[in-house]
Amino acid sequence: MIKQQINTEKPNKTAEKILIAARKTFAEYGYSGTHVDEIAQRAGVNKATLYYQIGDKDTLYANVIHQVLGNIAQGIAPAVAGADSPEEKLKAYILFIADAVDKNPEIPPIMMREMAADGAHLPRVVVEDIVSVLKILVGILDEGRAKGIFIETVPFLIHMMIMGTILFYKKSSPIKDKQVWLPDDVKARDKKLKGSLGDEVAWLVLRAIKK
Amino acid sequence: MIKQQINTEKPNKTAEKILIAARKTFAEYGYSGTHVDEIAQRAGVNKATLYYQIGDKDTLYANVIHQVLGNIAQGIAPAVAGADSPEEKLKAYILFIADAVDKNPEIPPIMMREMAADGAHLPRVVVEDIVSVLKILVGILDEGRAKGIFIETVPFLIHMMIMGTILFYKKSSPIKDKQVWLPDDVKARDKKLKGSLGDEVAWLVLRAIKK
DNA sequence: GTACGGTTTAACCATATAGTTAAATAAATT
DNA sequence: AATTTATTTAACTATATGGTTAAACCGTAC
Repeated sequence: MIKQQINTEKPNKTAEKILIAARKTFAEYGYSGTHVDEIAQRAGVNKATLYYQIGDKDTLYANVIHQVLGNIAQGIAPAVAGADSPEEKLKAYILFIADAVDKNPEIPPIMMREMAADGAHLPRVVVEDIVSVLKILVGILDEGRAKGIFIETVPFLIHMMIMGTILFYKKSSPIKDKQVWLPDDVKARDKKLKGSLGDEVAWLVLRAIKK
Repeated sequence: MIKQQINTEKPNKTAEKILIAARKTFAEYGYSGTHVDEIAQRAGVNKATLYYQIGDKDTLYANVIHQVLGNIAQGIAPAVAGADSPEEKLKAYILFIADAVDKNPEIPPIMMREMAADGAHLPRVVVEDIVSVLKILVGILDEGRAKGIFIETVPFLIHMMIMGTILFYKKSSPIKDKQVWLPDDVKARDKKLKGSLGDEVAWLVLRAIKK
């Protein structure tokens, strides 16, 4: 994968349009399922413009994935630092992720496909981002256990529980709501969440790991 | 259960060889990323044979996905029925899923990609399978709540928590273990699971939803 | 207005890939 | 053994798709 970032100093309206179209298209169809022609068409731009402005399909994808997944890593550390107790920190951690996913609906499909592909297309920058997020969680769980608030857990499993729950729920609840195939008796039993998804997940995870 | 015999001894089971190769290839590269030629090559068979024996790419994929995802729905009801209390039933439910995923490593990537694609390629049979699994969980949670054992929950969220945790963990732990990019201090904090993944997830989920 | 540099475009190219066909081969049937 | 049927194969086709090119376009400085 060729990594090449576009010039963020000089904001380019055409490049912006292309990246937005690319983000949507990659999220919808995945890397292999996405056709460069469709990105160009959605962006309302000639294909050659796309190559002139950003580069080939790989570069396009690298930009999108960096833009989409980089956000979480950027903001999560300060968000967590604002809290005092391990409980509050974990809550802030989960709320931040849920909020980021809420604001970027492209995160779930893109992350799921990347995981399915063993991160084959992930640029190193993004991998480092992901690791930094995981490290923050490890810190929180560690502190909580040291203070006798949390039980002993396997951080990686807790991380997967948080991410898995949020991404799966976010991605599938619109389908569930729209689709006809879900029988009414199941739908009836399935109330809406009381609070936000982040609140609900934080509440469940805290119940699971608090002493 | 899926027969995982790679049978080069029996030259007659051409279709079997093809389906096994298809399953692996689709799991690895997804629908769009998979080339029919590669399946044929992996199966050690001419491409035309593949079309003669099974059909086009879509048919091939439908077969694979039915074979892979249908299993869970087949066995989970009897597995759960064997248990008495809601707690035991939920445990049996989670253990069965974890076990199925354990035996079929193709489940995580295929399900993740299907979710990412909003189930675009899912045949109706498979959708019905998935719904039937969800209905069993709803029944368990319902009974547990009626008996005052479980707190009130949103079944769909619990389902996503169980599936998300198991699939994400299963899919990413081999990467985590092998990859160099995970820093040692994170690895050090991250012990192996005490029991099986199913045990661990069941334990966490039960902690989360028990009164 | 015109010459120039950056930007966009239609048309084009090379290759990859899903799917087909007619012939060869193996298996079954008589 | 001869004939028919089922299965496999190499070669081929049509199309899709990532990527390129040379020309046109457009704003700006002179």
